[in-house]
Amino acid sequence: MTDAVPVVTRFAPSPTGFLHIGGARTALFNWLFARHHGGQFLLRIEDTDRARSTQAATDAILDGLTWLGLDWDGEAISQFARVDRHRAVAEEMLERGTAYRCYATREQIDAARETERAAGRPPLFRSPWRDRNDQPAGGAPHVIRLKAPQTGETVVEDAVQGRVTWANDSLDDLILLRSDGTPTYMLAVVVDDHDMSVTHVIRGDDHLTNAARQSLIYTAAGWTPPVFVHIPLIHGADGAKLSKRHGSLGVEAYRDMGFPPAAVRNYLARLGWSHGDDEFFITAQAVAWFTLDGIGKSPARFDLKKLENLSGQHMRAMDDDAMMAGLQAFVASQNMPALTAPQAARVRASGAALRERAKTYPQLLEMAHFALTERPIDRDEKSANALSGAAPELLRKLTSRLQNGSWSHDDLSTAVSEFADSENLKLGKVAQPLRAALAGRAASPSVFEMMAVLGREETLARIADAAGPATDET
RNA sequence: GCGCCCAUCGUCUAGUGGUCUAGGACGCCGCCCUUUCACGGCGGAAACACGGGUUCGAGUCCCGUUGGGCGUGCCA
Repeated sequence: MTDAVPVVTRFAPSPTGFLHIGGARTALFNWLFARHHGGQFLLRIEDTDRARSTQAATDAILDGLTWLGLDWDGEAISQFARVDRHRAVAEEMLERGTAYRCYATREQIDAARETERAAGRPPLFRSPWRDRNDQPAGGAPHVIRLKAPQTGETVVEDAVQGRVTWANDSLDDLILLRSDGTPTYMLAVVVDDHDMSVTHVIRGDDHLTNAARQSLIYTAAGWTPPVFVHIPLIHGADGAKLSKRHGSLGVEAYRDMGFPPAAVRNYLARLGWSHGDDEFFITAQAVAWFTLDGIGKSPARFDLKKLENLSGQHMRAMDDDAMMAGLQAFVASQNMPALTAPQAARVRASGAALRERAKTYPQLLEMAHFALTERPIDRDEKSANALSGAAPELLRKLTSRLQNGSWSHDDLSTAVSEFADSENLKLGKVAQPLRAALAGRAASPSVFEMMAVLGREETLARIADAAGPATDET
């Protein structure tokens, strides 16, 4: 893709908490759009609220993006570090006559707003200082306000929402610079996006109204606004606002649940964006397909079940290398001991059988229990029950059949089936105790798969552990 | 209150005036496969919020109603 103007997008979280799922999707859309166009995806930390911003939150956000595989171009920019520039722009606007000093006190502002509200009107504050040239004696504290037009209308041509219009008399003169000299969010965002040459602002539609105000600031500064792309918010499963109670956890929560990042990317991309009926896709396809007109206008709800299904599909689509890498990364992220070489070898050897039975890494680990455990293996209740009654005797008989002969999956299958026939038993009657002996779990890969991976010696040893030594009977 | 946005199966969505007796996916139900668990296969129930227009014709365009969301800070 080549464009006359290179595409520049950005993700601009405020570091007041972890990277929640909505923020992750916003970042993903920005990343997808930039990568699709071969442009830049920038990262800016909106840390101007010093009281609420923390380094821990910044780290959590960066970690979340990294885990999701969303790489940004260049260094993350600190908005707070740019206050001098923000202040300078406010001063410039003062000189251009598109901003003014306002000496109104908070009490005056609050009172005026309350009066408007009580009268059933929008609680707008009309500063008496807008058109005055004098000022109180003695350098009284003041803010710098935008001198916004009071007639006409402000139009935002949003790439998703279409043309959105506001009557200017419904917008008041927002504050650009606080009385302590620090910039407000509105000013900082506009200055930074302009200075960073951002071409497309893709963000949640809770910012749609801000886009109107920011357009006014662009104009006041003598700049051209970027393309605004306001994407619908994600709601919880009950339709209400996404909160911690509804599963709006940080992305690390999904990592901890054992979802592969590729699955989370896939799911998140599909939430509010579509490419026909495509449901399952890899990231390269999403990059190739991602366009703004694929973004929907209505809010979506988060559905963990669908994520799980998609995750299972991604799990099955992995090859052995991807599975091992993903599993080791998951284990490390959970501070679990890394797989030993023998464990890893067994897991890898049973890779496909494991993957098709697991939707997440914890499930994969559960299925791989037979490969991870050492003798004497522990058994869950169902397994213990499966070894009661005639089962030990049956296994002892089976043992003699396994002492010699081929140890391939298919030959093992034939051998055990023949044994079952000779005992006038259905295969399940033999497989059940055998599974208990080998895995200690009621759910596992096929017994032949496990035998092949474990090898003759280990298999026989586990059977002996469960059933006692072999008999001479045949 | 005021402003703005949204509205197709339970959920994610396809659908850009006729090919829609509305398609796919998840979930759900039934059957099949089957050594467990999964996977897989087959089948099923399930939606255009409501009311007016416009048009030969509306899920698709317009208006209203209802419902939901967001905003309305010297927070971001």
